[in-house]
Amino acid sequence: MTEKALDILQRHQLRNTAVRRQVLEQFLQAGHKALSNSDLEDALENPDRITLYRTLKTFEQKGIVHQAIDGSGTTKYALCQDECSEHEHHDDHAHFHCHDCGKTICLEGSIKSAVQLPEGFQVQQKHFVLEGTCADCQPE
Amino acid sequence: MTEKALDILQRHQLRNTAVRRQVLEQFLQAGHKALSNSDLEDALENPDRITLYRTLKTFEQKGIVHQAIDGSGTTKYALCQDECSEHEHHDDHAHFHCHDCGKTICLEGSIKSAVQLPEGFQVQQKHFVLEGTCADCQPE
DNA sequence: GTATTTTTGCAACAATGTTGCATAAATAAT
DNA sequence: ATTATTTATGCAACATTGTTGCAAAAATAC
Repeated sequence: MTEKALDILQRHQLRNTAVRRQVLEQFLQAGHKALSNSDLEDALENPDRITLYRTLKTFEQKGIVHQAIDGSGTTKYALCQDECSEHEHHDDHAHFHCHDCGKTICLEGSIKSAVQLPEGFQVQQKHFVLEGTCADCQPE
Repeated sequence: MTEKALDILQRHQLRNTAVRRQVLEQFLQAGHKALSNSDLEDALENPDRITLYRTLKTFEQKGIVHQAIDGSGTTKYALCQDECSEHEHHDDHAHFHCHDCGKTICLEGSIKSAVQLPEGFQVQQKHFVLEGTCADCQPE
């Protein structure tokens, strides 16, 4: 499994360090689930939160992860599935945020909107955030 | 102009206090622009940030303002145009966030999406965030 | 195996979010 | 109007997150 992490690091010309491998493992395990800095702090053994913070920034910059905007206030990241290149994230991300357990996951599918943009405004990225309760938090 | 603010307070059964009036004035002036706690701290004279924080929470709860999710990390609020009732915000908000000046504004128009929601997930609110540069920050 | 580059871990600090509590202010009751 | 009651304010205090600088440690290059 670490092969996959190693491969990602190599492909993005990042040094193979313990922290980076561990963080990547977490993301690979998480699948569509987005992870915050503190999620990683909880998951790893002796994490230094500043290192994690910088690791995430590096990964984002390299196009390994993308920010999962969910309105929760804390920054979360999720694995980019279709390889995003450096500084060129595939935009138009949709995320679901469960305001019960706080979980955020990436959704498939594209966004189309009939929103009126004032003149002179230039759009670079679109985020679609769905809020509600996830399957696990459903009251039967 | 304060009449409008007073009217809003009365309609929502909120006590008419100096802070609330001032905050409402700011929102009425701001129009479609969303305001953060620190925006209000800058705009008012002797603001207590905790009071502002609580004022905003109260206003949100009463349906006077709604959170303008923009991925900026800080919570911003904007006036609800069509009266939202308590705990029943009119969902489906679209916001534009300028990552140059940081400004966030409410957009008109509705959102439709072709996003695939996993089974068992229940959506309560939708947010659509457009990121880019606003008219003021456009390079000529 | 050594030199060079990059990453890590720590200190330190800023901004924001949040709660408890005594005082002050606003409304209700007399 | 005055007092009683309810609610809001302002302060202290603290948690969390975001962020930068720097020396030591680790990873790659030579």
